[in-house]
Amino acid sequence: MRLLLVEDTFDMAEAIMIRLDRSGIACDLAKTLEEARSLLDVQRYDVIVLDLNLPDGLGTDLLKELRQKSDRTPVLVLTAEFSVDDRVSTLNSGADDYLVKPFDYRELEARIQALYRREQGDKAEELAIGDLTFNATARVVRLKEAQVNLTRREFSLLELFIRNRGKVLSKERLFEGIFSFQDTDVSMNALELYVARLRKKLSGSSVVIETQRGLGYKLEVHD
Amino acid sequence: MRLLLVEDTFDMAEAIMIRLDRSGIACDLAKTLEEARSLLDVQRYDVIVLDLNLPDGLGTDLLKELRQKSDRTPVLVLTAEFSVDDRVSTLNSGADDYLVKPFDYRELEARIQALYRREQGDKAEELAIGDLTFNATARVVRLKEAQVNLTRREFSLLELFIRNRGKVLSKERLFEGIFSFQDTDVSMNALELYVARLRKKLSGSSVVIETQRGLGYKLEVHD
DNA sequence: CAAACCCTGTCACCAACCTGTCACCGGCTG
DNA sequence: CAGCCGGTGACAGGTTGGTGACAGGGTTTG
Repeated sequence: MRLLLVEDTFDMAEAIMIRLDRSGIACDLAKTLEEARSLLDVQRYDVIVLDLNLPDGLGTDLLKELRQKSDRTPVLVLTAEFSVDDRVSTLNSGADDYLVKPFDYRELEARIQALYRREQGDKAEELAIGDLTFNATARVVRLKEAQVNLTRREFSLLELFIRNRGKVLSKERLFEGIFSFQDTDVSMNALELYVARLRKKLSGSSVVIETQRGLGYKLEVHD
Repeated sequence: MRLLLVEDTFDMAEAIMIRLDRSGIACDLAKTLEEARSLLDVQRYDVIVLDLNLPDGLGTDLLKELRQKSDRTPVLVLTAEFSVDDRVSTLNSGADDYLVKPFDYRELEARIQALYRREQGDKAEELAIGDLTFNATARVVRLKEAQVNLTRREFSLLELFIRNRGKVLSKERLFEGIFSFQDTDVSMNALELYVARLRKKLSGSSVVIETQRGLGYKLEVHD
């Protein structure tokens, strides 16, 4: 795990870093918002631990910038004191969790791990194929950022192709994949039609459904 | 929240269910261990409230079975009398909390809520989603400062959506979340109606419930 | 205790959109 | 070049979801 710690108090930062290092968490330190920004420009982090009070501004400002850029990196906010209002505004800025100083380092680590796990769990569901992003849980397909709206059948079909990318899939196999066995009266032409519709919706993508005459179809990634 | 109550005394069970229902907790009732087992086979619960003395055995037996299967659902044990030995053996069986009859229903509810909160790992009890603030404990929802008045069912529904934001939730899943299984005669249209009502109350928010035809609904945050 | 109010869930009807057939076309293959 | 396989536009149901109106039941208030 790669972590960015934004904290200006040296003792605090050192104590945290030693502890995290011991747990095998690679930890970069930024003492100001400025430093944090330059690090974030060149490096992706799995988790950010952000102190609220920094010499050159508020942690929440950085947080808002990130979310503005739709960077969803999990952020844990550290703060000295915390009124109910602070709490609300911090969470509103897009923080995922917060911890009030002084805190127990074990708790900090536990929460960092929790955020990391959540993040990884979400990501596992995202498949990237060429310039396509496929998320089975959210049932979302994106083509270069833009969302592609697929119907149920189209989605099932694409899912089949993606899970077997590179393999030739027979029409029968595909048919069984998207129609239930009750649909005995549906013609094979329906499948061809769905392939056509999918192709149209995915046109402009590096992902292409190739026809294998007499055999079936195959999903290929071109460049 | 979805709760399983295992209790054979009818009066007691009814009193508890009415109370919990009023707080928006979808509550299933099992009068025997047998019934409880079949319900647990088909349904996940957030909390289980378990009477110790049941016609077909001891509540602790069920509890041990669960823990054996490494099911960590929080369990609150209800019992008529309680020696120190009982207490120890109950907790050893894997109970998370217990309550001695007669008890105050408010206390029961508070403890159930506490177990639920702990389970959800929700130390930050205020959830911020887009321009919405959601407080499960206080049962308050705010849209850009202004309070949104939601009914019991509307609140349960929103809670489900928020705890699974981004994921597609099937109508069945949502239905089970807001109705108890005794409500077999309620039509699926009721759920659609609640979605419509929620949408109306949340109109103008960045949080939107999207329809996934044939699949269910999904909560999305737009900008 | 009645009146007013609100929450619930049903019904009916409408709108949107998904679906699969048909028909016809075009290109491969032998 | 004939035959076949696959591609695709148009269209007609059919399914699914949305929503206004309403009735029943419960709760609050005067």
